[in-house]
Amino acid sequence: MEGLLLDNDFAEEEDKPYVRLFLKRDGETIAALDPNFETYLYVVADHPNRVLKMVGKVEVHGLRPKSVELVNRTFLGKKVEAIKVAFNRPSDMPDLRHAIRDLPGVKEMYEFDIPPARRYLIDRCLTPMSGISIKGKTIDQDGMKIVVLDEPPVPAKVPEQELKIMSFDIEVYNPAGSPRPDKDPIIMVSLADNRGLKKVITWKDFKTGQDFVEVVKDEKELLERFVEMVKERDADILMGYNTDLFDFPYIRERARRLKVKLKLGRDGSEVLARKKRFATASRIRGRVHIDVYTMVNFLATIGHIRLIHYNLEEVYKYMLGKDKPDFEFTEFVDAWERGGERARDLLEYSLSDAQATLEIGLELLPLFFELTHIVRQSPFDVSRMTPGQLVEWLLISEAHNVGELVPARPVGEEFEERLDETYVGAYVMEPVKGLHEDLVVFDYRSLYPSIIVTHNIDPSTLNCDCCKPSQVVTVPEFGYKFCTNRRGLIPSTLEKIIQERVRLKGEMKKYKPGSREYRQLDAQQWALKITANSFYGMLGYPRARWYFKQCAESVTSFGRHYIKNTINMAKDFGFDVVYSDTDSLFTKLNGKGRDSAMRFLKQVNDSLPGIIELELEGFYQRGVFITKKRYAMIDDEDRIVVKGLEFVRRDWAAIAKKTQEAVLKAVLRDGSPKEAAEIVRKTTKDIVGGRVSLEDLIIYTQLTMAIENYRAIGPHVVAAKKLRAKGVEIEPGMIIAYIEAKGTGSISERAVPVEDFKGVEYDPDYYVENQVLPAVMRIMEVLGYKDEDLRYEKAKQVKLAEFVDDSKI
DNA sequence: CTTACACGGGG
DNA sequence: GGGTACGTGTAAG
Repeated sequence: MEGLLLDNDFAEEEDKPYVRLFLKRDGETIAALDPNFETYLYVVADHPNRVLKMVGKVEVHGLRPKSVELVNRTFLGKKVEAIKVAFNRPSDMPDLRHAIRDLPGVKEMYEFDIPPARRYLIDRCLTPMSGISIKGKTIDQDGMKIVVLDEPPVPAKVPEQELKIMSFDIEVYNPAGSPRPDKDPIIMVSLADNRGLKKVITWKDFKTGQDFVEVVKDEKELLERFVEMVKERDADILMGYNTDLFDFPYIRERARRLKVKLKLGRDGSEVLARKKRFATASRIRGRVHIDVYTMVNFLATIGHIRLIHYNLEEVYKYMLGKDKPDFEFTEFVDAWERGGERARDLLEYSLSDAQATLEIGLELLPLFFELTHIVRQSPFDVSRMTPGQLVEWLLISEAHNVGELVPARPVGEEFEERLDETYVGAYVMEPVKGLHEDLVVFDYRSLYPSIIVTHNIDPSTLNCDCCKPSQVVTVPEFGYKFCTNRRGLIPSTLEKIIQERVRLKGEMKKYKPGSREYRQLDAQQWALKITANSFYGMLGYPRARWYFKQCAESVTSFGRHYIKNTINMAKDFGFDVVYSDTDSLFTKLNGKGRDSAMRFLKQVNDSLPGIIELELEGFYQRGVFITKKRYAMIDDEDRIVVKGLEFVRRDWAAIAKKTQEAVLKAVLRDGSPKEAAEIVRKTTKDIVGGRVSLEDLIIYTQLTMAIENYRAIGPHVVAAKKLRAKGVEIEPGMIIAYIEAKGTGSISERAVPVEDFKGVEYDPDYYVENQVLPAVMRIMEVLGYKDEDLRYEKAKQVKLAEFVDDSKI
């Protein structure tokens, strides 16, 4: 039997452990159970034979190793004789491992920290989201085939399988600002899927006549109906936006209180909370829960999406180019209580959330499925990995295939020591501050990967004893040398990734952009690019298994060498370099025409070794450069890219956010700092003149602990105390909305809760000096303005005319 | 200056 | 599977 491998997990039933594989075939789901899998670790010891005998006799609470054997492996390229210790079940490992560690002669232990389901995929060479072939006894159970395997599964080609992809979203009653899962009910669940489903389930009948609305009796029934719908639509993939952090934890708590069993699993199991660092990822057996936000966030951290905010609305607008209806969360309660037109809007909004999540998810899934193929771990795990983890799991798999032992994750002292090790990073040029027009941006195509491959950078090749000094390239500034005879695990794995990408790029030329084949190949090459670009980061990440400081610093050293050379070449060519960061170069064309950029590119590339190559990133009409890492540019399509200015958050008043946004637009779209300055002056004038609506002055800050526990009494704490004094119940998690009032004393003392603000005067000074000006000054000061030029003060405006001649810009 | 606390996504 | 988020900003003290 063959099918697409969707997911795998590890489970134990009546003390019998097994690995389970979920397969899809022609719309049918198959669960394949494999009781035959290995759980093991490696021991490296001074006298392997003597230690082997001792390990074989270890016993803890009646548990003993299943088997011990001597095997030949390598560690960081060097041959080692290792003791492979196998266990009867994964749960036997922790106690026995500690007992083995304490045996005399034991030097190191490896691969004890690889979870069974992942170990299984690696050892069996299976790739999720690909075909596999299985053999075994079949039992039918509730529409799902269960196969008990009597042979190991093997990779196989299967025709493309259509997956049922569903998204959902919840709306929650939130009278306290932040919803409290112990009190506030879920009022709506919206659903959408790739087969046309559009539904909102709610438990108040607003009689809006919207055909997608289904009314149930109460919240309990709403949750039951949600579970029923997921089963009915038979979702293979269940998506949401920020569901790991919000929706699932909330649903779980409500379900617990209402005594609803969240049996979303294909085997009838409940949603599992898998602890993952600070968050909890929810796992559904047999279905893949994908949090679209984690995918978006991943792309944001690697710089493939750059937005000011990564909320659903903005991400949807950026990725799909469409607007979705907005609904302020502060208005939920009112809409729910009063019904009518607002309830109608809320239902519409709820559906649009599920729909937008579905559309974004459908855009991103192909990429993450390709990452799954590369890394060879489940899409559930891969969609939640950091770039460093992607590389790590790929290397673990590659290491296994070549008999290389996997370094353990660093813990305790080893990790702490790494934190103290620092090394010089990339070269970042101090920008030529101010507004620049007619820009061309160049960047090195995968600079760090190219360096790693070209110079064979790997812990096993560092300062080898087999090469003559004259044969090897020396790392600039350090004098390290890397072997030229044998390939290291890291460069050889990376080289395969890069070569495959080159092949796919060639393949893509055979197809029309936009065609199915083209898009598939594009996702593949993109996933390879992301993976390749993550190798360097991993080398320098203290938590990584393959962390090697000398390798990481060699990469950056070579990087600085290449980019500085390029800057000098650009200057010689006649371009003004306004900024450079790591592998990129921002230059002014100086009226030379865009074709000159191509000539420069060729000149540089002719001078570069190996696979290191400079590329043209794009042309920009205008850009404002503020400091290192802080700039904004606008391209030919009027798209604004902003870097490093993202400090507009909810604990800033709306007036500050709005003014900053308007200033950037004026500067970039219209090229007019004068107009921007006018916007700021008008705003400060409005603030001083009391013409700003209170709405725009509210600052929202969350109470993160009980009010008594605060040692630092910030404004929101004072405002919360004032609320409590008049009988409002105050608890952690509440968002306190306050306004700064005019008067004497610290900012904290003058914080007044919004609901008490009637008849009070706000503090114009605070809003000008601590809100609006800080938000816009970073931009304005590089354009030649001083803060006194931007405050509303008639005398200063006259002075401004002398100080800045904006007419020239 | 150091220390404390909050931001993000979600509602 | 996991003892542990993270990088960065403001205000209080």
